[in-house]
Amino acid sequence: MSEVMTQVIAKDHLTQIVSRIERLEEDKAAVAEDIKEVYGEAKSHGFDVKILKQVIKLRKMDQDKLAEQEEILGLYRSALDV
Amino acid sequence: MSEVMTQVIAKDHLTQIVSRIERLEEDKAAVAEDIKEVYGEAKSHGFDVKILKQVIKLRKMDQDKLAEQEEILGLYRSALDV
Amino acid sequence: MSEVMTQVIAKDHLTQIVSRIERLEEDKAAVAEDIKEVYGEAKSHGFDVKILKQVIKLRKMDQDKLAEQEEILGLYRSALDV
Amino acid sequence: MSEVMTQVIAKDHLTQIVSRIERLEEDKAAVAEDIKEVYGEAKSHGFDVKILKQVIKLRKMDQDKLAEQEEILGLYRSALDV
DNA sequence: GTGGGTTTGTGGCACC
DNA sequence: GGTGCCACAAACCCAC
Repeated sequence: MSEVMTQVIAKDHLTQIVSRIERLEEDKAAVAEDIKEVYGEAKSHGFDVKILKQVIKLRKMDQDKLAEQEEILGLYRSALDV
Repeated sequence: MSEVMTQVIAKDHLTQIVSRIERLEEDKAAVAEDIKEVYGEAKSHGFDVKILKQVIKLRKMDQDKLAEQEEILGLYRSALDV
Repeated sequence: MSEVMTQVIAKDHLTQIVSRIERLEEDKAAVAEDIKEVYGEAKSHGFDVKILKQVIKLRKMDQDKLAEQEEILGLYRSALDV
Repeated sequence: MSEVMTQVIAKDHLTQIVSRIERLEEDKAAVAEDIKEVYGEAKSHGFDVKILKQVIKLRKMDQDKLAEQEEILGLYRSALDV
């Protein structure tokens, strides 16, 4: 395949990759927006947003600890071929 | 409505809010994961991830700058009552 | 060197570090104050602070973008071993 | 004074203001850089940067409480003409 | 384990 | 006063 041909393909591929990522980042931004809205709604119902965030962070941390335990278990299991 | 009733509703409401947010954060994490995968795929096709990220960042800066300019134009307009 | 001696030195060192940082943060706050004053002065001369800030932001974005482009150019160069 | 003349003066003034602010922001960035360096140095001497930051934040908070007290005192004094 | 980049959280500020 | 916004600071995560 010619050098030029390869470059064209690479360019198309690059364009495709960039588009996909940008599309996904839009999605991410949209979700972030949704989250903000929920917080706003909560605030309007008298909840303290800062506290809310802390609570959610704690809940997440606990889950992470759990995930960590499971990961360690997974390591043991794979090491022991169980 | 009784104090207890109010508390129950608040508790339900709080639970609901937290659930909604956690659900949305899962979505966000999933999208972030997708993005990472696209980068990984690109890397496996020989693209330089760091450069890719820079390119996407530059494109985003362009968009942001455009938005800023529109914003500033709007400000001038309102300042001049046009 | 004794444990106590080490602790004393560490304490002195820590004190010194904290002092240096706090001094620098004062400097930073002072500069921030100066900036605020300049905006205030500008406002009193009839300039629209919000627009001013937008302008300065745009100029900074230009600079940042330039820096990004140089960065990306450098990345390409190193990628191509030029 | 002619309209054009006024505009020229305003333009000069604007340029001056923008320059002053940009200069000050550079100063601020430089100080921020210094702070970062001190943290880096501290880290290389075995100090925990995260803890350091917390300590400094606490010390700052206390000073703010103090400042608040003094401010209230100032309000009383001015109210009482002392 | 160190640095860089990204993302999140927090405080300040201006406007309503 | 309270609300949304913006900028700074901190935490996190990955890659080297």
